[in-house]
Amino acid sequence: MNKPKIADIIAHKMESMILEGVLKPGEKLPAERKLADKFEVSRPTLREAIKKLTAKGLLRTHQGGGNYVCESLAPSLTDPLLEIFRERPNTRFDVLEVRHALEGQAAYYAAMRCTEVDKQIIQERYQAMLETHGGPDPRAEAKADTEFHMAIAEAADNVVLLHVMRGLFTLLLDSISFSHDKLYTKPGVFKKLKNQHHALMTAVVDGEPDKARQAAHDHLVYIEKTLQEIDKEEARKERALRRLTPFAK
Amino acid sequence: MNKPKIADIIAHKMESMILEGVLKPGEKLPAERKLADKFEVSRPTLREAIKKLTAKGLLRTHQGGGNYVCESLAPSLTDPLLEIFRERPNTRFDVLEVRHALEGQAAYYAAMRCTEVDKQIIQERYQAMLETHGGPDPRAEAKADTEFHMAIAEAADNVVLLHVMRGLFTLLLDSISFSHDKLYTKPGVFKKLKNQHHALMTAVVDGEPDKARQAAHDHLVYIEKTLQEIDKEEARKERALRRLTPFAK
DNA sequence: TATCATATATTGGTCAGACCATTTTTGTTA
DNA sequence: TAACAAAAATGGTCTGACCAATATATGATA
Repeated sequence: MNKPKIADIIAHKMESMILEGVLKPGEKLPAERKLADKFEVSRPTLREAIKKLTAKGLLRTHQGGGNYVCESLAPSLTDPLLEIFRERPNTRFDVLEVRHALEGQAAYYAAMRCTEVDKQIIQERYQAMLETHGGPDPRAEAKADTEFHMAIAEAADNVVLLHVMRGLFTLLLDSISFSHDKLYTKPGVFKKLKNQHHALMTAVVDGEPDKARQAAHDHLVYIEKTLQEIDKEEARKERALRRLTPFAK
Repeated sequence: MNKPKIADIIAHKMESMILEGVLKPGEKLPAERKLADKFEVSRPTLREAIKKLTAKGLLRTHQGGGNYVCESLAPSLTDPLLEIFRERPNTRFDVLEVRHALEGQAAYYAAMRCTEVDKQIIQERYQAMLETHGGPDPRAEAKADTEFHMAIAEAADNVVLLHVMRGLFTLLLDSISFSHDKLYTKPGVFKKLKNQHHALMTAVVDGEPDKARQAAHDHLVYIEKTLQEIDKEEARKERALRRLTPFAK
């Protein structure tokens, strides 16, 4: 009577994987046959679990192409922000301000709660960030940066924080602007960012919550100032261009 | 690519039968084997359709007993992620933790940025909270509480923060639980909350950012502790009830 | 060597049939 | 008539096969 159905158990496991950030928005799942093997159930049972999750809006299926975690898990939160972002680019600074609150807290709790595996993941993501630097695609660098910060959020062990932060980073990535690009290419900036990321990582790995929170704040202050400088430089360049070609349209 | 899946077509047909009253709340469906024959599909496909409708809250299943239309048809699903949070009561404390970050910040910036109109709105909402207290519906009280905090978030003048906080409060209101109800009815709690809300409002209105942030934190720490106490009391009551009627099922 | 077309492999979708677990119904006995 | 046991019905799961759509690999051509 109260015996849980296997399909529901599997669905719950997969849901937990999404909730805890093991499966990320947009991520492709292994093939059904493989997943069924992995969970040690039959494929029709696995399919029933998947059907449940697609009905709940967590997964989408693609015949011949695979099953995916949906990109947007909290559209009521993120869709309006996307719209606001398009209309008002300065909302970027509002996001940064909120990041101060969220990432300060994430770093603090990560320093208190992270496991050895979390530490390893954080270090790997830091390394990936270094290796991505200078590549042809600033988006890849932004993505590596995001994944580093998300590793810290994962270590904080708070699923609500994790998903709110994931939503904000997705927002930033989707709308990455010209001046934001410059964060990664402006001389001297990378070295500074690298040091700040390293300080943040060290504080988390060494289990120093207050230091970690401060490191996160310092990092964001620097980003905010740098973006403002970049904006000013761009504005100056545009003004200079207008002096050069006053009648161009 | 756009070819509709048979299971989805069947689910849609059955859903229509429910919506149009052909199938009534509480009604038992024909057996799966009969339904599959009737719709001229295989039983696993029919089962996938049923799984979809159970995930959407329209059907419930009873091994050996049959499938039934649900008595109270659930409202249509909102965000998938928010739905998971609702199903997992322990995420309440994750939400509270994130509120520490966000509301501390909101209070801080509200104290720095609020206009005379903002101040007036905050005071009106505080007053509304007092007037709602003790009414028949704890949800109305929760709503007034929410609107007070949202007034502070509005005064912080950061649209991203406002939106994220609105999302979290919406989640709390939608999933208001029994023990959360007790926040407003447990002896002594309201007076404490009232004082804390007043301290928060005063710090904001007087333009004291650090004080405002601290007031927000104190308030949330108190809520968290009180909810934990309420949970423990409820657990004790349940245990006592089980001692009283040990063989009841 | 790069591009395009075709073949093959992979992956989700559906089916048939069998068996298991739980509940309901039916039949038998006291 | 009530209680119990057996049979039937019904949902749950599995195996294996085949179909439809997509992705990838291979071969041909410019």
